[in-house]
Amino acid sequence: MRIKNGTPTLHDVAFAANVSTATVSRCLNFPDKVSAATRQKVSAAINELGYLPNFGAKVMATNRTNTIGAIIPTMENAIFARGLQAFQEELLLHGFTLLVASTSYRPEIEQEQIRALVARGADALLLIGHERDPEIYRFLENQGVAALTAWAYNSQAERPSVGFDNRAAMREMAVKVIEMGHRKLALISAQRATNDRAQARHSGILDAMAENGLDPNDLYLLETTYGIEEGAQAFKQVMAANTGATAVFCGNDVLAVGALRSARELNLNVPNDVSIIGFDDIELAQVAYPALTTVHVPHREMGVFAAQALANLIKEGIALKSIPLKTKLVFRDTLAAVAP
Amino acid sequence: MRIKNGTPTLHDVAFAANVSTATVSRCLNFPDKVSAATRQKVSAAINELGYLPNFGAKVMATNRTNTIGAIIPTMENAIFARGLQAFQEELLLHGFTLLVASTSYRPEIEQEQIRALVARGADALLLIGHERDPEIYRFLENQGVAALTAWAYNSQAERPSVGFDNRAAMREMAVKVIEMGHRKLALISAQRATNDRAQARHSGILDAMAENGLDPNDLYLLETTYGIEEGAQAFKQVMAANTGATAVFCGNDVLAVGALRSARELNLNVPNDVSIIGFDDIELAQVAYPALTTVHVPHREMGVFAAQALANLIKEGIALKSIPLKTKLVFRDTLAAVAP
DNA sequence: TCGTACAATGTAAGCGTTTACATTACTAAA
DNA sequence: TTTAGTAATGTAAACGCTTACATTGTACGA
Repeated sequence: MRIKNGTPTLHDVAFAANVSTATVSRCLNFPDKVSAATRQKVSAAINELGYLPNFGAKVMATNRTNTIGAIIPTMENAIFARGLQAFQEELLLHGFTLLVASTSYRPEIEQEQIRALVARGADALLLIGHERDPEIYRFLENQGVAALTAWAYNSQAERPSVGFDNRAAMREMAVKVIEMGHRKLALISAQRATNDRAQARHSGILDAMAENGLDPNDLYLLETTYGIEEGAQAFKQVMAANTGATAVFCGNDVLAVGALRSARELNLNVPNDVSIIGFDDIELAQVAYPALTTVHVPHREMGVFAAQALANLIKEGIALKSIPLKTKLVFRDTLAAVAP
Repeated sequence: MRIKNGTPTLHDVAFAANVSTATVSRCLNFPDKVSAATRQKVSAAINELGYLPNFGAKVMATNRTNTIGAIIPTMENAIFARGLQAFQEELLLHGFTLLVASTSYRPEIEQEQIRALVARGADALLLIGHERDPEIYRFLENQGVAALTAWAYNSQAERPSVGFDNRAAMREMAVKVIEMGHRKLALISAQRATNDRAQARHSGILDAMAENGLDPNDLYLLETTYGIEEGAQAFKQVMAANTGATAVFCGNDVLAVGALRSARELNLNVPNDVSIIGFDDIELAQVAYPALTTVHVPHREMGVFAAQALANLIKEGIALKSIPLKTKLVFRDTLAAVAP
């Protein structure tokens, strides 16, 4: 037809189909605004030329990238990987692509990543947990980028979130544990300073203790970073501290699995000598031996709901609102009543 | 200074700093091409206005998004999550952002996703495994989008890849197993039709058998989809088939962990009654009880190398080349010599 | 002092879409 | 027929950056 050098543009298609660029654009974006005959001519031209709309030009003209960013601590943690997977699948259904960044649980890096994803044109953001510098929220507002918080729900929080009440969930589990006769409790927690979920889970245990006549100050608390090895170390410390704890809560299943390993190494029988309780209910929990008693969290649901909320916001302008999700205690083999 | 309606543009910054737009642009992109004095004026203006470059305009002008896409089967599988995490971290170091899509192991969806990410402006792509419709490679070439294959290395493959030789790795493990006296082998494999890694691992066992005087036809082969439950089911079928297998290979650790569970349910002692062998060495493998003998794969390294290769390609124009990585057998507690 | 070379800055032309608005082509009622 | 109303299409102006090229400023050797 015509000698071309680079990739074909809308113009080339218009020329080939003998219509205007506006018509081609309409064919692509509002097919029903165009007669069947031209639609057919145009798509023939598109196929022939192998035309693909130029992304940058489209973004510039519409001020939309159809991309949503997610910033999570790490994909290596199954609870985020799973939720993110569901998030991505649902996003796809709504025509959005997913941009991913991770923070390794470091707030400064999160800030940086928020700015990076906004600079990369994310139409909206998914963030984990509520706690962050108010300044960054102001930034997001200025840039007109909406953010939805997940993995945490908190009725007092002023920002929309889809997630569950970490505090209530842990409280519920702790109540059960106390009912089973445990009086000396320990908690191996993730770092609370930069992690509101960890804080909330801690508070949940404290709540349960206070409500059941135990002194919250008696909780033996140990903080550690994320990892099986870290959980194992922490458990040894707990035992070495000789607090007489009969139930050791862990901030998440990964720590719990580490604890379980240490218990085996110390020749402690779980659950007869000590009970170990996890949180999250990832695969590890059922594979561990003995299988872990833990709190099941609807990770996939969270991802799906978050994606829907964000898609609705961007496409239909429906304002975000908080969606509280339910957790469920799952009793497996690492929790037993304390011997009388 | 001046009444503004929308977000500030380069123009506004230029006006505020009393320089031309070109100078502002240079300040941002080539700071050393600009005098210290103006650099200072300009950045003051930028801060004052809260200017952030418009993504679309930048993309249009440079024809670059500084975004790299990765298309993996699923993030729920730890081997991809881990590699992807490393990939993302390394990408960040080079100034790129990660776009993620998943396929659920479905080739049609992969095609779709490749097109979607290219349409979304990915500068390059990371793909899993070699096997795919040649047409899609032609498409990528036409669009000028490079693709690097990971999680598989194959000296015969004509396309660049960073990964390990699945076949050789599995062969090595199988040789050990046979040396330990096992004569009747079984394999619980992932679907081979759409998964060249699964094919290669299967072939590896066959190689080992042939080399050691076993008839490859005697391998009892069972295919199943991905999942703990699926592995458990498959193991029961293998046992029900009464083939007398003393060693059951599994295409990956997740299947192996399922098999382990079934063995326990069937009251079979692992490894005394049957040996079970995994592949990947994800966390599950060390947490399982007994701890799983498996093939360690350098997932993180793969991610890092892949990111470097792609970044070098895009920024420096250094052509991609294949990087073979090493695997390592890790012997834990599910493999034993066959009783004489 | 002048001239030259190079550093610093400015001018303005793209980049490839979308879309408001204008125009033309139909359809159907009068 | 005519005409009003609507459907289909066309025209052309943004959108906000980068960058080739042109211009101006500056330092330094002769």
